[in-house]
Amino acid sequence: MLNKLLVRGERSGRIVEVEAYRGTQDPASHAFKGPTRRNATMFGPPGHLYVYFTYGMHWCANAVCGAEGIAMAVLIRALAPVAGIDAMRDARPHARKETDLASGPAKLCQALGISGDDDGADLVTGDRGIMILDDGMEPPCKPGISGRVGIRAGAELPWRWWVRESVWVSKPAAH
DNA sequence: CTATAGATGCCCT
DNA sequence: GGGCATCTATAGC
Repeated sequence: MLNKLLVRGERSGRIVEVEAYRGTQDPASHAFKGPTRRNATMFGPPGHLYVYFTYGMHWCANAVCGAEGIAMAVLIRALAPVAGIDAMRDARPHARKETDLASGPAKLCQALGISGDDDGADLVTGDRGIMILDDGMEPPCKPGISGRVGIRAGAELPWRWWVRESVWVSKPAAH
């Protein structure tokens, strides 16, 4: 998914940072203990958007990528803004710098206007105006690799990847 | 630049 | 009732 485009209406950004969450096999996944109301989308078919609410105020977005019944998902953690940047600024009035627009999983949801209403959207057909597009840019040969951010169980697993040379990631200095 | 605190509400046990 | 797959402002240097 690195270097693919996340598109929401006129707004779009290039995915430069992701994390893997491996369902019932992963203690950090919302699906670790099996299906619940909140994680239902992750147990559905692949290619759909799983949006969850956290910390009392933030939305975060994942692409479901496991077969139906297998709750694998990829958290989208940062975007390099591509189009609709004025709309992103309007959606994030507190962002002072361009690099604050979408350099975090909740920031990018704010920037693109993604919320719980968008949970379950089909990212392949774009039925609800949100899709992931391949414009031909290759993923990086040697992405940055580290443990996942903001978790406790499973923190040592190297399941965060980012575009090394990108200034748009959530933690540019991390190695 | 780093470190820290506080906001805030929903899910699940 | 505990615990968040986070962000922002502020303080200090």
